[in-house]
Amino acid sequence: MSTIRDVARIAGVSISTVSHVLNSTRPVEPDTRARVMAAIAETHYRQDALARALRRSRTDTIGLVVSDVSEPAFAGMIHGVERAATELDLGLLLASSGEGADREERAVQTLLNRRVDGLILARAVESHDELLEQLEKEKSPTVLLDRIHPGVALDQVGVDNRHAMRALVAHLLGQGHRRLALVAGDLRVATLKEREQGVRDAIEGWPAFPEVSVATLTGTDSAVLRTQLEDILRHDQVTAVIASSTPLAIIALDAMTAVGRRTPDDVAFATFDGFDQHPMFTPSLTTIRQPAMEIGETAVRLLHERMTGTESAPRIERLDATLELRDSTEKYRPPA
Amino acid sequence: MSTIRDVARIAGVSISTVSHVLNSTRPVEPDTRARVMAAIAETHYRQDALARALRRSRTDTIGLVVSDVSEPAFAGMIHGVERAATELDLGLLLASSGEGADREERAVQTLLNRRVDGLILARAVESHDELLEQLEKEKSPTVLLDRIHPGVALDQVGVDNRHAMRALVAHLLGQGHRRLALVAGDLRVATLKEREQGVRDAIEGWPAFPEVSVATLTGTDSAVLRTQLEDILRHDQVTAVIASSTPLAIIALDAMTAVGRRTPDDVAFATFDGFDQHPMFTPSLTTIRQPAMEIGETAVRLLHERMTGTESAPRIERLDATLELRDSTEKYRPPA
DNA sequence: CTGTTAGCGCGTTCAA
DNA sequence: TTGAACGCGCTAACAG
Repeated sequence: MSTIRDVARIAGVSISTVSHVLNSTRPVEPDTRARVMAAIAETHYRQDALARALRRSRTDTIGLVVSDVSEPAFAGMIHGVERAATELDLGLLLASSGEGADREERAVQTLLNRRVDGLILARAVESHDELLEQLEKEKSPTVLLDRIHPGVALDQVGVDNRHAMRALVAHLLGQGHRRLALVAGDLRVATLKEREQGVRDAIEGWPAFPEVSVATLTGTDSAVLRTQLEDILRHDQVTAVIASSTPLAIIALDAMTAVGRRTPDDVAFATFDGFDQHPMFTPSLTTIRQPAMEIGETAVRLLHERMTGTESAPRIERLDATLELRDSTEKYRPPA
Repeated sequence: MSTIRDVARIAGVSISTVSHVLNSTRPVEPDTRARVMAAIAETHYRQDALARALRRSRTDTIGLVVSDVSEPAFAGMIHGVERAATELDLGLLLASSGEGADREERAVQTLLNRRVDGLILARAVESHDELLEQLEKEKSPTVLLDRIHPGVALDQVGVDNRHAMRALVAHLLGQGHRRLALVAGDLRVATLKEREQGVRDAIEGWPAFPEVSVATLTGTDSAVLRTQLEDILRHDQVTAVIASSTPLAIIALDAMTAVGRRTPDDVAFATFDGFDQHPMFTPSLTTIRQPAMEIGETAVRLLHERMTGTESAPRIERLDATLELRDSTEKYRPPA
């Protein structure tokens, strides 16, 4: 690779002049500018982003750490982040934590070593608080993604899980459902906790509260969750099943299949953050859809403002998740 | 941030000594080593990957360019790449082309400017050949992902599309299907072309060739594809529909719904590279599944060998895609 | 309008 | 076993 010196030599100018035409950082005579451009073309010169970053102490690169790259929700957010970053001429370093606190920490350290200008982080379950404290202390621009932690003094982006889930359950109650099952998953995950809270909100806000019941299935082990749901479906008079995430929806549908309860013929079913490809399902599934790409884009916007702008109080941005009613809840009414 | 000089000063040694304990690149007295370690801890020193990379002219970072980050197949491959890269202590710079030749080129140039040690590239449709030629000429280690182009002198990884599709169609023919519809999509995409070829292989390899027919729907516009399939379903006696990819499967199922032909009751259906979440579908869908993560991991392995190893001829690695038979083809037999 | 020069933070000769 | 000094390629003063 040719360097800036080669270009300077061939163009018969100093390296600083070359630098300045490259960055349009000071006026330069059209004539010499042309000679420089010619030399650049001739040598196939390309700026070395490394040296440039070292000198400017800015890498024009941001880091993104998620727990699972291929989970559809995260894939969408990654897409949004990539899009927005490219738009701003920022590179994107991607890492994943696999929900492990130590891997998460290593990932973050690696990105910081590479001197990213900012960091977007979807925290892992049981992520160490020390990590966030370090980030705050170092004043390294950081945005927390998806999983929101109110106490933290960092910018955060997510959806209004609680509100959306509340709307879904209110709708089901309005349809006459009184006994629900909620596959809630690991409540240490902030989003799942909020969704469970939304279910409780709806029930407590319902006038006929005493007669309503919800069996909430929590935990990490999918086999256990599935077995629990099967038992409930067999022995309780559950008329509607709700899953708090895509993976949990799969568990729930497996359990329903296992005990021979089909939706919507035997039971209503809804899921938070299901699959984009709803036309593929028979029946179509009622879903709370989150704007995954937009979440990612918003994260970059907040991060960029934090990177360039002046100091300001941390902000929490909640995007709307939308309730999409389809056959799996609309084609079944609970017995009166 | 503290630098290596701070550490050296505090430990009372020279910076070269600090460097050597950091990289274990030459023996150092246990005593001084301890002092250095202490100083490192005290200052919270972290190596600056930028300066290090500039000096060593190695970034320990690879670049990945895909056409669409959130498409499930690519999401899986990205996951695999991330995993394998982390395993090798390599950073991962992610970019996407959105199937555009110019965006792809910009993405690659950006990554090269950042001096990635290697590049993994899933080419966009109509990707310029000049780009590959440049990569070959610069001897920048490169692996082509997913979309394989036989003429190119670069390492490549993908699945055996043709063979898998051939197996699927052979199976359908064996079941008595004689009139098929193939939603083949954009045949400029190498993978889609190979899948279409696989269908032809099966038909030509079938003894009763003359009586078999397949309506192949090609093109980019999903509305057009859908309309075409609807027409065929209405007027031809098609007994089986095959989609060449996940997005195409959605189009196909939409069309089937629109004309009121359901699978498996009225018609058989199969798709290449469908959805991981097959338990969710009623009926379950026959699918050719590709090992997306493994493809990504293999790409990193090839790339790493190319980065470290000696010169060698470019290799093309084909992983097996597996045919998973389910209700959508097994619960329907064509009329004799 | 242009050139000279001093680092950015590190790894690595070479000499002691 | 250790240290001094150079340079990776570039930007940003400062000088002219």
